[in-house]
Order: sequence, then C-alpha cells, then structure tokens
Amino acid sequence: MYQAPRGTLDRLPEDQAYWNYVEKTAADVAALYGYSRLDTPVFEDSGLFIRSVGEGTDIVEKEMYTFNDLGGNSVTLRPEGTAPVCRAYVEHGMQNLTQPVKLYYLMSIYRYERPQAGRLREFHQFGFEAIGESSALLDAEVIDMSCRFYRELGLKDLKLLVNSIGCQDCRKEYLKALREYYKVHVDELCDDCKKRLEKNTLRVLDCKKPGCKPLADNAPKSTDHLCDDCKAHFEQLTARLDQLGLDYKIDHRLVRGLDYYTRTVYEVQPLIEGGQSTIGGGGRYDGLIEELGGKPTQAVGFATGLERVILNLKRAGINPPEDTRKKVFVIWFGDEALRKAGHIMDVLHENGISAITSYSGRSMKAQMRQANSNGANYVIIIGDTEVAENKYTFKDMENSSQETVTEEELLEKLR
RNA sequence: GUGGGUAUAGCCGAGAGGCCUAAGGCGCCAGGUUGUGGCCCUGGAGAUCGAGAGUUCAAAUCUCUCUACCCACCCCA
Repeated sequence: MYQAPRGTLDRLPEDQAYWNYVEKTAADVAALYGYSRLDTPVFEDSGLFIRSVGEGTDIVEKEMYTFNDLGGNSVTLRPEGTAPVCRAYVEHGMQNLTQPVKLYYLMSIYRYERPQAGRLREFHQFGFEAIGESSALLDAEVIDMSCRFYRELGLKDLKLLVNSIGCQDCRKEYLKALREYYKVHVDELCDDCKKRLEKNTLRVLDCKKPGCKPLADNAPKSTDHLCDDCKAHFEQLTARLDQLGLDYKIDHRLVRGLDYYTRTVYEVQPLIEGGQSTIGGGGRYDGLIEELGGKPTQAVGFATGLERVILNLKRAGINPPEDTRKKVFVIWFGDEALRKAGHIMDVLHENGISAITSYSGRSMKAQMRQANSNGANYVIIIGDTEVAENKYTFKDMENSSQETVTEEELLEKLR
C-alpha cells in the first residue's frame, strides 16, 4: 500500500471549504491594500536560497529538498517565499515600475523537518512583499494588513510581537554588547546556546530553557543600541501602530530564523500555549534585493502558514461559510423517463443550475436516499406518469411539499 | 537530529496468549408490499488486527526490527 510521503497531507473534499475560505480572504485583503498576485516555480536554483536565507540557518543547513536535475544543475524545492519573489522582482525589472511594488502569493513550501501537528514537510503559505520603499509607514501597513487577514477570518486570540534588530551597521555594535554581556554568563547557558553564541548570536535570546531565559530577559536590548536612523524608523513604526490601534507588544527577545531581516521584525502567535506557536511572521529585509544582484532596494514582507491558520480556525470553532448554491437531484425510473431525465439535466446545466442524477435505475427509495445524502435542496421525479403528461414532479426537500409542473414552471422555480 | 506515546474494517472503537472463523457505533448496500428521503426497524458487504521476523502446541494480545502518526525538544509557518 502506498501512502502520502511523510509530512505531506491530502487535502480532502471535506477540508476544501476551509481552504477556499482562507484563500479567498487572503486574496480579498491583498486587493484591499493594492497587492497583486505573483506565482513562482516550486523549485529554484539552490544558490538563491543559500544566498538569501543564509548559510548558517537551519533551513539551509538541514531542511532543504536539494537535488541535481538531469542536466546536472542543483535545484531546491522552495523552503520559503520571499527569495523567489525578490528574484522575480529583479529578473523582470520591476524596479522600473512605480515603487513600492506590492506582491502577494499563495504557495506550497518544502522543508525536510520532523513532522508533528502544525508542522509539515509540504505546507502552504500566504505571504506578501512590498518592495522599493524604506518608510516605516509601509512596515506598519504590512503589519496592519497581516492583522486584518486574521481578523477577517474571525481569529481573535492572537498576540502581535514587534521588535527592531537594527540595520547592518548598528547590529554589529549590538552584537558586540550582547557577546560582552554573555561572556560572563557562558557557564549558565545550555549547550545549544553556547554554540549559538558563536554562530548565530541573536538566537541566544530566543532560547526558552529555564537557565537561559532569565539571562535573555536581562540581556542588552537591541532597541537600546539602534543607530539614529533605525531608532527614528522604529519610533515612526510604533507611532503608526498606535494610531492604527493595534494591540502589539514590543518583545526584545524576538529574533527571526532567517538571515535577511533588518530593522523591523514581527510575529503573530496564538494566545494558547503549546504546539507550534507562530502562525505568521515577517519583517524588513533592506539588503536582500542587492544580495541577489539587484540595485539597493528596501522591502518589507510577511508570511503565514495556512495549515496553522486552519488549525486555529478549527480550535476556535470557526466554520467556513457554507455553499449556498441550490442543488437539484433528478430521479427517474423506466427507459422513457431516463430519456426525459437526460433532457432536463441538460437544460438545468445550460441554465447554470447544479444538478446531479442517478446512473442506474435504482429503487425510488434508494434514489431519494441518495438525493438526501448529497444534500439536494430539490428533487425532480420522472416516472411513467410524468412522461405521459409531459410534466415533472418537483419536490422541495426542506418541507417535503411537491407539485407537478411544466418545464417552464420548473425553471421559473429554480431561478 | 534527540526523548516519549500510539498503530484493530472508509471513520470511531472493544479486545490485555487459547471462548476472536475479532464486539459495538457511524458510514455504505438492500429491504420494511406495489413511485418518495431525513427518524426507526431488519438483513448484508467490508479487517491478511501498520509491515516483517521471532517465542509458543496456540498471538490482535509476548519479544525484536522497520514504517507511519501523535506529543515534547529543536526549528519555524
């Protein structure tokens, strides 16, 4: 027996309502803020991700689906969406368009991780990127848009965490201060953090171990070490967030796992602890486009995991809107009736009315049961009597009322 | 990558060495007199008990290996 590869999921018909709901909401919110859709290939040149996400990150180090194609080129199934979008921006000369260029995507993402609830090897993201503008007002807009997406879906119990990790210049100063601070406390750190301190210093702040957490709480804050420009940027951001009335918390320990972030970083997390905490996150990445061979171009973006969004919808008891389209089931018995049933099926379909029928002359009871389990709102019954009178029996399943009507009357009722 | 748990029909789930040729429920199919659903009743189909090996006269029930899923860590969406 074959089964879906580890960490992958079949999206079954009964789940599709959730996906439609989430994807439609995403597209609506994107349109509201002036974002256009962009789709990129599932696989890219491996170098794109190594350059952008960063060589030392877990994603690049041990989570990428990388292989050589038959032409001998190293390609990688995309482990995130920002780099491909930036690649497309540069490749198609979008710096010549009016800036900022606003793009959104709904795409599958691939990471070779150990699967658990809310963590898959193939998952889906809704993300958006605003490229070519350095104003903190845009950061605020992106954050606002993220929050609106969750709000529109009905997701309430979420918290918004914001931080600034500075630019390339002032981050150096900050890292120096951090290392200085931790030098004295190395022995109190967990083994992982000892390694992090060398390799990816910022991540030490992220550790949840009881020994490391108090240290991180008292560690120097990045926001206290910002250069003047970064400081002004962060101040404008929070001022605008206040004006928007967004309920955010500045979290000095918020650090993100991808190397390209600068200045603003933020995450959205469910209030309920346990399981996978982050459902969405983003930030500014002012150096990425240049890193990928474009001109120096500032940008901000955000991405959210759709499986996690749906998980939270289910936990919160939020149901996607139901399909309100009326459905008709055509019942027939006898050869004459079969021909008449075929005719009315064609007419219904031509008129844009959802109609299904039986393919074998099952008993009336069986066909009625079939109609019921298919959720039919109306049933059309065709037997010897209807054939003789050239009419149809039209039954409303809701109140069980039925009457005999002509084809014209039937269509009138279904409009 | 590390640690722990679980694995019985499409789904839920009893079952703890011989009484299992595996209970029950949902779902599916057919009936409940001749052309009518949802409730109810009756009957039926559907399981090499996750896979493989071993212990035993005897294994769904014990042991080992593998695989998958779940939880925590790690990481992130």
